[in-house]
Amino acid sequence: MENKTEIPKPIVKIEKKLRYISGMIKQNGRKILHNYPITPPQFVALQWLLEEGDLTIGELSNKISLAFSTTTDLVDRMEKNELVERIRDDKDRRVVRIRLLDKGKVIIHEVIEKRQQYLQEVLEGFGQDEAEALYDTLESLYKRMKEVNEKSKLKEK
Amino acid sequence: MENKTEIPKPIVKIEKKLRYISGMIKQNGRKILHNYPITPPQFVALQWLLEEGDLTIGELSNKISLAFSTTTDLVDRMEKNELVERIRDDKDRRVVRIRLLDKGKVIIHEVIEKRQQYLQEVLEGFGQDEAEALYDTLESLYKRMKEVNEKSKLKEK
DNA sequence: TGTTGAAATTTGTTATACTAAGCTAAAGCA
DNA sequence: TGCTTTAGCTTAGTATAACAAATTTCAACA
Repeated sequence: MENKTEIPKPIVKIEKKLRYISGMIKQNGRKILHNYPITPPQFVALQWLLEEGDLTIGELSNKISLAFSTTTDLVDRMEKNELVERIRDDKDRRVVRIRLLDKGKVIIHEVIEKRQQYLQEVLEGFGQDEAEALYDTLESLYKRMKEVNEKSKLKEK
Repeated sequence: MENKTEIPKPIVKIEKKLRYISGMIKQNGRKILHNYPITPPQFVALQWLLEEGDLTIGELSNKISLAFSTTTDLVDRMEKNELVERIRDDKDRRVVRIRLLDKGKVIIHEVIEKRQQYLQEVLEGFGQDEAEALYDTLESLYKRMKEVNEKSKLKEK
C-alpha cells in the first residue's frame, strides 16, 4: 500500500530539519538587521552587489530571483537611503547599473560580520576538521542545487 | 594588523555558502508555491500547524517569530481562503485557537512532498550513509542554534 | 526611416511586517 | 464584591515587498 513515488525516510527527515534550520537562520538574520537601516531583501541585494560589483537591474533581478519591477522599487528605496546609486550606461542608455555606495558598503560588511560571529558561536564546539567537513558538505549540496536548477530550467523550454 | 575578533577562515567560507544555499532554497520554495494558493509566510504557518496541532495566535507568533498583529492578519487571509479556522476557547474566552482545515491540510502535505522530491533529486548522488551523515550534521547544527538562541534570550533580561 | 525588441519604470493590486492604540476577558487584590 | 491590572488578540496606520500588465526609452536592423 505504498505511495506513488515513496520518499526515502532520510530525505523526509532532512527536509524537515532544513525547514527548521532555515527558520532559525531567518530569525537570527532579522535580529541582526534590527540594528541596521536595511531590510532582509535589501540585505540580499547589497550582498550580491558586494560580491559581484556593479550590476544592472536585470542582472540583480536574476541574482535575487525577483521580478524586474520588484528590483526597481527595492533599488529606489536603497538609493533614497544612499546605500547605492544608479549609473546610466553611456554605450546603451537603456541600461542602468547599480553601484554600492560607501554607506552601503559599511553596512553590508558589518552585517556579514555579525552573521559570521553568530555562526562562530554556533560552531564553537566544532573542530577545524569538522568545520571543513561541514563546508565540503555544503559545497556539494550547493553544486547539486545549481545542477538541478539548470536541468529544470531547460525542461521549461 | 589584525581585526578585533578575527573570524576563522572556515567560518567565513561556511557563512557565505549558507547565504547562497538559503537563496537557492528560497527560490525553489517560491517556485513550488507558485502552483498553490499560499504564500511563503503562509507555508511556514501551515507547516507549524501541521506539526504541532492547534495553536493560539500567541503560540503561532512565537513559532514563526513574528509580531502578534502580523499573525492576526496572516490568519485572516488563510481563514478567508478556508485553509484554517478560528476557534474561541470556552474556558478562557480571550484565547483563539487556530485549526488546520482539510483544504489547508491537503495543500501543506502536497507542498512538503514537492520539497521532499526536490531534495531527493538534489541528493540523488548521496548514498544512504552520506544522507544519514548529512542528517546528523544538520541535527547538531540545529541543536546548537537553539542553545545559542536560549543563551542570547537570557542575556536580554 | 520605421519597426521590432530589449531594459527599465510606472501603475495598480495584494501580501507582509511593524508599532501603537484599543478591546475584551481573566486575575489579582483591597 | 468592585476596582485595577494584566493577558490575548484585533485594529489602525505606515512602510516595504512582490507581481503582472502597460508604458517609456532607446538600440538594432530591415
